[in-house]
Amino acid sequence: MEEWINQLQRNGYKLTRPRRLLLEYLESMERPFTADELYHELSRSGIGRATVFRALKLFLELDILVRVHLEEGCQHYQASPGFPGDDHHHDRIICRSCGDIQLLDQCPMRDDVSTIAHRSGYRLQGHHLDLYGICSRCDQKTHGLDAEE
Amino acid sequence: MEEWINQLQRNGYKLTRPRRLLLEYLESMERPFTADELYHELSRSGIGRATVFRALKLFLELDILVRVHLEEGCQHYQASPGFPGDDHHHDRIICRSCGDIQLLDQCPMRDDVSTIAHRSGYRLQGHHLDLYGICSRCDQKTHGLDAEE
DNA sequence: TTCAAAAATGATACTTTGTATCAATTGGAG
DNA sequence: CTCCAATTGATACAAAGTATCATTTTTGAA
Repeated sequence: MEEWINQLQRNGYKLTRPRRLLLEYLESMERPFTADELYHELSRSGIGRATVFRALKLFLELDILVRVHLEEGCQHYQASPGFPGDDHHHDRIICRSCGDIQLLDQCPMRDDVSTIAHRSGYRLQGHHLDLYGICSRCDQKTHGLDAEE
Repeated sequence: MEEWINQLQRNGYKLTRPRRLLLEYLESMERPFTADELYHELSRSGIGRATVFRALKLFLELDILVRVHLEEGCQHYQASPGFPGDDHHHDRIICRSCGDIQLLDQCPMRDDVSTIAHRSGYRLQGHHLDLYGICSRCDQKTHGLDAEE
């Protein structure tokens, strides 16, 4: 939160009431959310739709937010896993059932990436790894339907 | 192409003129494209906008297409790298300058994935890895601006 | 072949997601 | 405190995608 506010001001953006409220919401939201959710939540405080979208865009640029990419589309956003300027490097594990997102603290790509870069002739800037599956909680729930009771 | 048509019919979908034209276009397009591009290209053959979107959705489900996820959004589609039913496993390396996409033939995640799954308690179903960088062609062009001429 | 049923299509209207415009407001440097 | 650029909210718009429905096509059986 403090970090985010610094990140804003360091880049010459003002800390306004709407932005503060948005950041507070971000901090409290662990799960991915849509722009619309965000708007409906904050419109009660008088924040306009345009402002929400403007802030989303800004926060993405400042690495305060990241998009959550699902096969259905990417209308979901989430507070950025790493701290700002984190080299655009997001490794996550996502539950297809409940939407839970775990961040991978240790990047599984460490050695491989440079090898790949070399072979492909690319100058790599970052990567984005999403693992998809079912979290243990959901897994148990599903099995419960058959086995239990 | 043959494979795609089988994939359609195997799942009980009809091979219609619009779908054939769409598949032909897909086959010829190596780069990612937007729905709008596709529509404008094919509207001359009398294919309607709704049909294009319907087909995109269907082709995604059938793994004939995949979305290309960029930080700006994911309005781009591309013919699926693997053959259908490929376990939802897409590893790519994408040029942020020209949009070129190389497919990684060998998955760099082989061992790591199972380790991660175990630690996280997830039952993994698939993953999606995008590496971002600048391809050698674009890299040379950029350097050319300074050095050359 | 022909034919009928189901699936698919194209036109249209609509929803959702996001952007541009612009007058009114506000944060924060001095 | 004051002022000015940055920001805001309202509104209108654009782009991306979906729902509806009457009409057309595909396909499989007679």
